[in-house]
Amino acid sequence: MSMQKRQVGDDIAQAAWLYYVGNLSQQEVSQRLGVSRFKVLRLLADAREQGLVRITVEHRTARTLALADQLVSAFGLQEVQVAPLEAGPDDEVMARNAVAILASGYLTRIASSDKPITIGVGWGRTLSAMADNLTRVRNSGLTFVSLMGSVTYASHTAPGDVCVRLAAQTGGRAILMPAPFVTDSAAACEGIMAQRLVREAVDAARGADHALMSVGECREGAILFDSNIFSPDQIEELRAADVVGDCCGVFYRKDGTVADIELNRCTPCVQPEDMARMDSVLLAGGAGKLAATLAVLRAGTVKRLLVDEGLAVALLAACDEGTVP
Amino acid sequence: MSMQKRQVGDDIAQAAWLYYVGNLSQQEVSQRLGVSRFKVLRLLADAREQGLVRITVEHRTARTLALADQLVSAFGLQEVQVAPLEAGPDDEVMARNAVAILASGYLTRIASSDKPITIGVGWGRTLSAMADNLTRVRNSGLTFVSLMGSVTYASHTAPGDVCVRLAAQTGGRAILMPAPFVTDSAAACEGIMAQRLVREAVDAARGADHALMSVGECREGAILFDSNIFSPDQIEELRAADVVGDCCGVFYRKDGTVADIELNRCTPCVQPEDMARMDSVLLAGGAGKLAATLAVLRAGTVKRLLVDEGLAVALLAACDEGTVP
DNA sequence: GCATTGACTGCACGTTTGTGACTATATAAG
DNA sequence: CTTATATAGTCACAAACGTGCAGTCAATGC
Repeated sequence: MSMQKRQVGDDIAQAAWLYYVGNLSQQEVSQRLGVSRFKVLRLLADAREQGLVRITVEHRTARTLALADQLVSAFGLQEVQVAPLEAGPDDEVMARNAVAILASGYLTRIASSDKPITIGVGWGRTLSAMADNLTRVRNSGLTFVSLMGSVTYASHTAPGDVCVRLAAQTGGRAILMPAPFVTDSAAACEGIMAQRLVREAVDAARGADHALMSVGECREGAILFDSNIFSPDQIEELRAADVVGDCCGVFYRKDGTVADIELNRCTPCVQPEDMARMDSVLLAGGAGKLAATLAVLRAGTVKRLLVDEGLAVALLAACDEGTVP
Repeated sequence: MSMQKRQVGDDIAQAAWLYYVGNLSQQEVSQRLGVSRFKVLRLLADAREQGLVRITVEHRTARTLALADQLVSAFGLQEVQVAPLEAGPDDEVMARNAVAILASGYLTRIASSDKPITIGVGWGRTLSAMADNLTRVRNSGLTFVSLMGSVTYASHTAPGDVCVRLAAQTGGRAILMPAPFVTDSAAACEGIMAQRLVREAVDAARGADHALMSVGECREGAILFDSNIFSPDQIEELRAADVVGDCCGVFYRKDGTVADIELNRCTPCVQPEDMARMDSVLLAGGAGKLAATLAVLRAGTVKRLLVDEGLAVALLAACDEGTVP
C-alpha cells in the first residue's frame, strides 16, 4: 500500500525513454512497467503531446542548400532555409506546416539567448502552426509583441492569440496591440494610434530585436479577401492599386513598393523603416504565396527567409525572368 | 533523360523529413516520392543508420533527478545523470546501453567546444556502445587518446578501437597507447613505459582535458576475470588483496584505496593523480558494477557520474549503510 | 560468352501499432 | 440508494510497419 500512485509524469518519461531510446516495443515496455500495452500507447501519445519527445532530422540536402544559396544572393538576404518539400500546387497545408516547423526551430535558436529579448510576431496560419510546433523552450526573458492589430473572429490565428500562446509556452511575456487590424479610415487609424495603450504597444513593437512575419496574399480566393476583414471598397482599392500581398499590415505592389493607398494608412502597425532595424524573418509556405512573397522580398525589409522547396523554386524562376507571371 | 539518378542522400533526407517531421505514413511518402513503400522503408532505415534522424526524450523525472542530487552530495561529485531504467539484476545489457546513450549525449556536449580539446578514453563495452550511439558530431579539433593499454583479442571493445572509431566518426584524431593492458611484471611495465612512443602516448593522455571511463568488476564471473587477460597468479593476487574493481588499469579495494599490489605497477596507464586534473566522467551501468563503482567513487578521482537508475539506488543504499554487502 | 558476385527491388507474411467501441470503476448529484 | 457522468481499462480489428526471401540487373572476372 505504500507509494503507489507515483507521479504520472515519471511514467510518461520512462515509457518514452524505453520506447524511443531503448527501442523496446510497446509490448516490452508494458511488461517492464507492469501496465497494459494500451496504457503504454497512451503514455507515449502523452509524451509526444507534451513535447517530451523531440525528433529532428538533418534535412539539408544538396538541393535545398543550393536553393537557399541562390535565394540568399538573389535577394541579398542573410539566411535562407528551405524545407525539402516538393509539394505541387496542392497541399498548401503541408507546405505551411513545413515552414512552421523550420520557424519553430529558428525561434528555439534565438530564444536560447541569455539576455532578455523582444520578438515581434505577426499573424496567420503559419505563425500559428509555428506556435503549435514549439516545444520545450523555457525562457522568462522573452517578450512577444504583436506587430499589427487584431482580427476579432479568427480566434486561432489572431496575432494576440499567437503572442499569448508563445508567451505561455515559453514562460515569457506578451504585449498585445489593442487595435483592429484595419480601420475604416486613415483618420480613425490616427485616432487609435494616438491612444496611450496603443502607442505603448507600437513603441514596444518598434523596438523589437527580432520579427517573425508571414506574408498574406491579396488575390481572389486568398484568405484575406474571403474573410471579410476588408470592406468591398477596400478590396476594390487593393485591386485597383495592383497590390499583390501584405506583410504585417503593409500592402505591397509586385515590384516591392508600398502601395500609395489609404489602406496603408489604416493599419495600426510597425512600419517598414522600423522593421529595417530588426532581425526580421519571413515565413512563406506554398506556391500560392509566390507573388506576395516576391513583393516583400523585393521591398527588402526582411533579412531572413524560411520557405518550402516548391516556393523556393518558383521564387528563383520568377526572379530570373525578372517578372511575375 | 535529364538529371535522373539524383543524389541518394537527398532522397534519404527527404523521406526522413516527410516521415518524421511531416508525419506522413510510409505509404504516403512513397507516393509523394514516386517509389515503392519498401524503398521508403529502406531509405528511412538508412536515415536512422546515418544518424540523420535524432530522437531525444526529456528523461529527467522527479525520481531520477532526486537520485542524481543525492549522489552528487553523497560522493561530492560535480554532476550526475541517471537513466530512468528500473532494470532488475537481469538485463545488464540494457543498463549498459542506457548509460552509453547518456554518455553519447555528454560527449556531444563537450565535443561542441570551439577550441581543440583532448579526450582520454578508457575501455569496455559501455564505451564501445557509446561510440555506436554517437551521431552527427563533427569537430576536427578533437583528439581522442587511450588512457590505458590494449587487449589484443577483443576487437570491438579495445581502447584503441574505441579511440579510432570516435576519431573517425567525429573527424578528429586518435592517439593510441601502444602497449598491452597488463604486463607480466612491474619491471616489464617500466621497460615498456620507457619507450618513446609509449611515453608520448602517456604524456598526451596525462594532459587530456576530459576523461571518459568505465569501471571493471573484479569478481568471479566478471568479464575481466573470465577473459584470460590476467594470468592465474595475477587473479590470485587480486583476490588476496580484496580488489573489487578497476578503472583504467588502476585496481581499487572496496574502501576506494589503490591496492598495493604488483599488478598496479603492471598496467601502463594514466595514474589517479593525473586523473585528478581532468574533467573525468565515470560510466557505470548495471547492478553488477555496484562494488566496483562504489570503490572508484570513494577514491574520489572522478568528477561526474553517469549511471542507470538501478545502480543509482544500489549505490545510495550501500553508501547509507556505510559498507558494501 | 557465361558464370559469379553484389547491390537493389518487390513481395508475402508476421509483427507492431493505432482506433473506436465497449465495459468496469469511481465520483457526484438527485 | 439510484442515477448520471466521467474516467480508466480492455478488446477486436484495421492500419502501418518490418523481415526474409526470391527475382532482377549490372558489373566483374574467367
